[in-house]
Amino acid sequence: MPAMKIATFNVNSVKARLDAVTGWLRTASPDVACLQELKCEAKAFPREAFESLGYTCAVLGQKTYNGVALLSKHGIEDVREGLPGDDTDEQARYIEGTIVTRAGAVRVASIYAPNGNPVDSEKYPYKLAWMDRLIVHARTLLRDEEPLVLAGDYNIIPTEHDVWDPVAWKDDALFKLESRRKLRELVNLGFTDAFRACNAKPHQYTFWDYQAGAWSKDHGIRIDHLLLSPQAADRLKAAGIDRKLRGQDKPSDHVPVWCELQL
DNA sequence: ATGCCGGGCGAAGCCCGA
Repeated sequence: MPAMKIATFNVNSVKARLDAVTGWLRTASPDVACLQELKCEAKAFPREAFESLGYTCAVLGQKTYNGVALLSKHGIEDVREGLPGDDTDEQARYIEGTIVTRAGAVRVASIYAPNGNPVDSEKYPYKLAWMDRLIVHARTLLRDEEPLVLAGDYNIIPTEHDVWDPVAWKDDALFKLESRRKLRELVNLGFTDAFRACNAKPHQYTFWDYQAGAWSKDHGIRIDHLLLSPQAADRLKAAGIDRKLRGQDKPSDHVPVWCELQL
Protein backbone atom coordinates (compact mmCIF):
# COMPACT_ATOMS: atom_id res chain seq x y z
CA MET A 1 0.00 0.00 0.00
CA PRO A 2 1.69 3.23 -1.13
CA ALA A 3 2.00 6.22 1.19
CA MET A 4 1.36 9.75 0.08
CA LYS A 5 3.28 12.49 1.88
CA ILE A 6 1.59 15.89 1.79
CA ALA A 7 3.34 18.99 3.15
CA THR A 8 2.53 22.67 3.63
CA PHE A 9 5.14 25.43 3.73
CA ASN A 10 4.73 29.21 3.91
CA VAL A 11 7.93 30.17 2.09
CA ASN A 12 7.79 33.98 2.48
CA SER A 13 8.79 34.69 -1.15
CA VAL A 14 9.43 31.73 -3.43
CA LYS A 15 12.21 33.57 -5.26
CA ALA A 16 14.11 34.54 -2.09
CA ARG A 17 13.60 31.00 -0.78
CA LEU A 18 14.26 29.00 -3.94
CA ASP A 19 17.40 27.23 -2.64
CA ALA A 20 15.79 26.52 0.74
CA VAL A 21 12.63 25.10 -0.86
CA THR A 22 14.38 22.93 -3.46
CA GLY A 23 16.81 21.69 -0.79
CA TRP A 24 13.89 20.75 1.43
CA LEU A 25 12.06 19.03 -1.47
CA ARG A 26 15.16 16.95 -2.21
CA THR A 27 15.46 15.65 1.35
CA ALA A 28 11.84 15.56 2.56
CA SER A 29 10.59 14.48 -0.86
CA PRO A 30 6.86 15.06 -0.33
CA ASP A 31 4.49 13.78 -3.01
CA VAL A 32 2.57 17.03 -2.69
CA ALA A 33 3.84 20.39 -1.44
CA CYS A 34 1.42 23.24 -0.74
CA LEU A 35 3.27 26.56 -0.82
CA GLN A 36 2.07 29.93 0.44
CA GLU A 37 3.26 33.55 0.29
CA LEU A 38 4.91 33.17 -3.09
CA LYS A 39 5.00 36.97 -3.48
CA CYS A 40 5.16 36.69 -7.26
CA GLU A 41 2.92 36.43 -10.26
CA ALA A 42 2.28 33.03 -11.86
CA LYS A 43 4.37 33.97 -14.91
CA ALA A 44 7.36 34.72 -12.64
CA PHE A 45 7.02 31.47 -10.65
CA PRO A 46 10.29 29.46 -10.87
CA ARG A 47 8.47 26.49 -12.37
CA GLU A 48 11.53 24.89 -14.01
CA ALA A 49 13.37 24.51 -10.70
CA PHE A 50 10.51 22.37 -9.40
CA GLU A 51 9.83 20.53 -12.64
CA SER A 52 13.48 19.41 -12.72
CA LEU A 53 12.80 17.74 -9.35
CA GLY A 54 9.84 15.90 -10.82
CA TYR A 55 7.03 18.19 -9.71
CA THR A 56 4.04 19.46 -11.64
CA CYS A 57 2.96 22.96 -10.55
CA ALA A 58 -0.41 24.67 -10.21
CA VAL A 59 0.03 28.32 -9.30
CA LEU A 60 -2.23 31.19 -8.28
CA GLY A 61 0.12 34.14 -8.15
CA GLN A 62 -0.06 37.82 -7.25
CA LYS A 63 2.49 40.60 -7.48
CA THR A 64 4.27 41.39 -4.18
CA TYR A 65 1.70 39.78 -1.85
CA ASN A 66 0.12 36.41 -1.13
CA GLY A 67 0.30 33.72 -3.83
CA VAL A 68 -0.27 29.97 -3.40
CA ALA A 69 0.83 26.86 -5.27
CA LEU A 70 0.41 23.10 -5.43
CA LEU A 71 3.46 21.02 -6.38
CA SER A 72 2.88 17.35 -7.07
CA LYS A 73 4.89 14.35 -8.21
CA HIS A 74 1.60 13.00 -9.57
CA GLY A 75 -0.85 14.64 -11.92
CA ILE A 76 -2.99 17.56 -10.75
CA GLU A 77 -6.55 17.60 -12.11
CA ASP A 78 -9.62 19.81 -11.74
CA VAL A 79 -7.71 22.82 -10.41
CA ARG A 80 -9.78 25.51 -8.72
CA GLU A 81 -8.15 28.93 -8.35
CA GLY A 82 -9.49 31.19 -5.63
CA LEU A 83 -11.85 30.70 -2.70
CA PRO A 84 -15.53 30.90 -3.72
CA GLY A 85 -17.96 33.28 -2.08
CA ASP A 86 -16.70 36.76 -3.05
CA ASP A 87 -16.05 37.65 -6.68
CA THR A 88 -14.55 41.00 -5.64
CA ASP A 89 -11.75 39.38 -3.59
CA GLU A 90 -8.52 39.86 -5.56
CA GLN A 91 -6.15 38.28 -3.03
CA ALA A 92 -4.42 35.07 -4.15
CA ARG A 93 -4.96 32.90 -1.09
CA TYR A 94 -6.47 29.62 -2.26
CA ILE A 95 -5.81 26.93 -4.84
CA GLU A 96 -7.18 23.40 -4.90
CA GLY A 97 -6.65 20.37 -7.10
CA THR A 98 -7.05 16.61 -7.24
CA ILE A 99 -3.87 14.54 -6.96
CA VAL A 100 -4.38 11.38 -8.99
CA THR A 101 -2.35 8.22 -8.37
CA ARG A 102 -2.93 4.58 -9.30
CA ALA A 103 -3.69 3.88 -5.64
CA GLY A 104 -6.32 6.61 -5.39
CA ALA A 105 -7.08 10.31 -5.54
CA VAL A 106 -6.76 13.03 -2.90
CA ARG A 107 -8.24 16.51 -3.15
CA VAL A 108 -5.70 19.00 -1.75
CA ALA A 109 -5.97 22.74 -1.09
CA SER A 110 -3.12 25.19 -0.48
CA ILE A 111 -4.44 27.90 1.83
CA TYR A 112 -3.05 31.26 2.94
CA ALA A 113 -5.67 32.63 5.33
CA PRO A 114 -5.56 36.35 6.17
CA ASN A 115 -3.55 37.54 9.15
CA GLY A 116 -6.18 40.01 10.41
CA ASN A 117 -3.97 42.42 12.36
CA PRO A 118 -4.47 45.09 13.47
CA VAL A 119 -7.82 44.02 14.87
CA ASP A 120 -9.28 47.54 14.75
CA SER A 121 -8.67 47.75 10.99
CA GLU A 122 -10.69 46.37 8.06
CA LYS A 123 -8.21 43.46 8.00
CA TYR A 124 -9.81 41.72 10.95
CA PRO A 125 -13.37 41.51 9.57
CA TYR A 126 -11.81 40.41 6.25
CA LYS A 127 -10.07 37.56 8.09
CA LEU A 128 -13.29 36.44 9.80
CA ALA A 129 -15.34 36.71 6.60
CA TRP A 130 -12.67 34.76 4.70
CA MET A 131 -12.88 31.97 7.29
CA ASP A 132 -16.67 31.97 6.90
CA ARG A 133 -16.22 31.49 3.14
CA LEU A 134 -13.74 28.67 3.79
CA ILE A 135 -16.25 26.97 6.12
CA VAL A 136 -19.00 27.20 3.48
CA HIS A 137 -16.70 25.81 0.79
CA ALA A 138 -15.35 23.03 3.04
CA ARG A 139 -18.91 21.92 3.78
CA THR A 140 -19.44 21.51 0.02
CA LEU A 141 -16.16 19.61 -0.43
CA LEU A 142 -17.01 17.21 2.41
CA ARG A 143 -20.15 16.09 0.59
CA ASP A 144 -17.90 14.16 -1.83
CA GLU A 145 -16.92 11.89 1.07
CA GLU A 146 -13.43 11.43 -0.35
CA PRO A 147 -9.91 11.96 0.98
CA LEU A 148 -9.45 15.74 1.29
CA VAL A 149 -6.60 17.74 2.83
CA LEU A 150 -6.97 21.46 3.56
CA ALA A 151 -3.34 22.47 4.08
CA GLY A 152 -1.82 25.83 4.74
CA ASP A 153 -1.10 28.86 6.85
CA TYR A 154 -4.38 29.47 8.71
CA ASN A 155 -2.95 32.37 10.73
CA ILE A 156 -4.89 30.99 13.72
CA ILE A 157 -3.42 29.49 16.90
CA PRO A 158 -5.83 26.67 17.88
CA THR A 159 -5.24 26.52 21.65
CA GLU A 160 -3.14 27.92 24.49
CA HIS A 161 -0.83 24.90 24.04
CA ASP A 162 0.12 26.19 20.59
CA VAL A 163 1.66 29.51 21.63
CA TRP A 164 4.67 30.33 23.78
CA ASP A 165 2.84 33.03 25.80
CA PRO A 166 -0.98 32.87 25.62
CA VAL A 167 -1.36 36.02 27.72
CA ALA A 168 0.84 38.12 25.43
CA TRP A 169 -1.14 36.90 22.42
CA LYS A 170 -4.69 37.06 23.80
CA ASP A 171 -5.72 40.20 21.87
CA ASP A 172 -3.87 39.30 18.67
CA ALA A 173 -5.93 38.47 15.58
CA LEU A 174 -4.21 35.06 15.46
CA PHE A 175 -5.34 34.07 18.96
CA LYS A 176 -8.50 36.06 19.72
CA LEU A 177 -11.41 33.84 20.74
CA GLU A 178 -13.39 35.00 17.71
CA SER A 179 -10.63 33.75 15.37
CA ARG A 180 -10.16 30.48 17.23
CA ARG A 181 -13.91 29.91 17.07
CA LYS A 182 -13.75 30.11 13.26
CA LEU A 183 -11.04 27.47 13.10
CA ARG A 184 -12.98 25.29 15.56
CA GLU A 185 -16.14 25.70 13.50
CA LEU A 186 -14.22 24.52 10.42
CA VAL A 187 -12.65 21.55 12.25
CA ASN A 188 -16.02 20.62 13.76
CA LEU A 189 -17.45 20.00 10.29
CA GLY A 190 -15.54 16.74 10.60
CA PHE A 191 -11.85 17.53 10.05
CA THR A 192 -8.85 16.12 11.90
CA ASP A 193 -5.77 18.24 12.68
CA ALA A 194 -3.14 15.84 11.31
CA PHE A 195 -0.31 17.06 13.53
CA ARG A 196 -2.38 16.94 16.72
CA ALA A 197 -3.72 13.47 15.88
CA CYS A 198 -0.12 12.20 15.88
CA ASN A 199 1.55 14.42 18.49
CA ALA A 200 0.15 15.24 21.93
CA LYS A 201 3.19 17.27 23.05
CA PRO A 202 2.35 20.96 23.67
CA HIS A 203 4.36 23.92 22.34
CA GLN A 204 5.27 22.51 18.94
CA TYR A 205 5.52 25.53 16.67
CA THR A 206 5.51 26.23 12.95
CA PHE A 207 6.33 29.97 13.01
CA TRP A 208 8.90 32.08 14.83
CA ASP A 209 9.18 35.83 14.21
CA TYR A 210 12.43 37.06 12.67
CA GLN A 211 12.66 39.64 15.46
CA ALA A 212 13.50 39.71 19.15
CA GLY A 213 15.39 36.42 19.06
CA ALA A 214 12.10 34.52 18.80
CA TRP A 215 13.74 31.44 17.29
CA SER A 216 16.59 31.18 19.79
CA LYS A 217 14.13 31.63 22.69
CA ASP A 218 11.60 29.25 21.08
CA HIS A 219 8.97 31.99 21.15
CA GLY A 220 6.81 30.44 18.44
CA ILE A 221 3.23 29.74 17.45
CA ARG A 222 1.52 26.85 15.64
CA ILE A 223 -0.50 28.33 12.79
CA ASP A 224 0.21 26.01 9.83
CA HIS A 225 -2.20 23.09 9.74
CA LEU A 226 -3.23 20.07 7.67
CA LEU A 227 -6.95 19.43 8.13
CA LEU A 228 -8.09 15.98 7.01
CA SER A 229 -11.56 14.86 5.96
CA PRO A 230 -12.75 11.64 7.66
CA GLN A 231 -11.71 9.64 4.58
CA ALA A 232 -8.22 11.15 4.74
CA ALA A 233 -7.99 10.85 8.54
CA ASP A 234 -8.72 7.12 8.30
CA ARG A 235 -5.56 6.83 6.17
CA LEU A 236 -3.31 8.98 8.40
CA LYS A 237 -0.07 7.24 9.35
CA ALA A 238 2.24 10.00 10.55
CA ALA A 239 2.63 13.78 10.79
CA GLY A 240 5.35 16.17 11.83
CA ILE A 241 7.00 19.57 11.69
CA ASP A 242 10.33 20.09 9.87
CA ARG A 243 11.59 22.41 12.60
CA LYS A 244 15.26 22.35 11.63
CA LEU A 245 14.70 24.48 8.53
CA ARG A 246 14.19 27.51 10.78
CA GLY A 247 17.84 27.30 11.85
CA GLN A 248 19.27 27.26 8.32
CA ASP A 249 20.64 30.22 6.36
CA LYS A 250 18.06 32.70 5.06
CA PRO A 251 15.10 30.77 6.46
CA SER A 252 11.41 31.49 6.03
CA ASP A 253 9.77 32.51 9.31
CA HIS A 254 7.55 29.40 8.90
CA VAL A 255 8.67 25.76 8.63
CA PRO A 256 7.05 22.86 6.72
CA VAL A 257 4.37 20.68 8.29
CA TRP A 258 3.63 17.28 6.74
CA CYS A 259 1.48 14.18 7.00
CA GLU A 260 1.58 10.72 5.44
CA LEU A 261 -1.55 8.99 4.21
CA GLN A 262 -1.66 5.29 3.46
CA LEU A 263 -3.69 5.14 0.27
C1' DA B 1 8.42 45.89 21.25
C1' DT B 2 1.12 46.83 16.50
C1' DG B 3 7.79 45.82 13.67
C1' DC B 4 13.51 44.84 16.99
C1' DC B 5 13.82 41.40 11.04
C1' DG B 6 13.16 40.41 6.31
C1' DG B 7 11.05 40.70 1.52
C1' DG B 8 9.09 43.50 -2.43
C1' DC B 9 9.62 47.40 -5.05
C1' DG B 10 12.95 49.89 -7.07
C1' DA B 11 16.78 52.32 -6.35
C1' DA B 12 15.47 55.57 -0.69
C1' DG B 13 12.47 54.60 2.12
C1' DC B 14 7.96 52.91 2.73
C1' DC B 15 4.46 49.00 2.88
C1' DC B 16 3.65 44.72 4.72
C1' DG B 17 3.86 40.42 7.56
C1' DA B 18 2.29 37.86 12.62
